[in-house]
Amino acid sequence: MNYWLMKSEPDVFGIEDLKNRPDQTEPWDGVRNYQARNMLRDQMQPGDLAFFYHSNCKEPGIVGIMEIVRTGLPDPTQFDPDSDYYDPKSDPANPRWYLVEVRFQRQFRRTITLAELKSHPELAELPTVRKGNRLSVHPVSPAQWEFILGLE
DNA sequence: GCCAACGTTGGC
DNA sequence: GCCAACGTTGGC
Repeated sequence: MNYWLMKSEPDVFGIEDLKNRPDQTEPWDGVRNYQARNMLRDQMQPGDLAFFYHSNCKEPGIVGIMEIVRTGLPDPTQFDPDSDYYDPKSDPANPRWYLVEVRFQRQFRRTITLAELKSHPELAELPTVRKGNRLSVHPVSPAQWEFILGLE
C-alpha cells in the first residue's frame, strides 16, 4: 500500500468533477512524462491512496483524497487524433502511455495550500515543494502523508 | 553522445 | 503574462 500525490488543473478536471462523476471514478489520462508514466505503470497498486492536488490555478494545493482502483491500463487518448493527448508515435501493439483509474474518497474541508506545505520543515523533501520539480505524479512517504492529514 | 533549440509545467 | 526549470527533439 503506497501513498501518492497527483496534480490536475481544476479548470480542466478538478476534485469537484471527480466527486460529481456518476460512480465518482475517472481514468486519470493525459500523463505524458516518462518518470510519471513509470510510476503509474509499474508502482501503483489498487488500494493505494493519493492526494488530489490542484495546480496552475489561483490557490494551488491539496484538496482531497482519492483511491487508486485500477492500474496498468493503456491510455486510450494517445491513439485518438482528436485528443489533446494524441501521440502519433505510440504503437497500439506497444502502448507508450498508461493510466490508472481513480475513485473519489473525500474532499478536505479546506485547501492545504502550496504556501502552507512549503512552510513546514517536515515536508521539505516532498517533491511538490522542491524547487523545479514538475512531476505530476509522485510518491508521498507515510510520514509525509500523516503529517499532511494533520494539517487539515 | 553532445548540445542547441524548442516546448511544457506551473508558480507567481 | 512572465519566466525559471526541466524535458524532448533532432542535427551533427
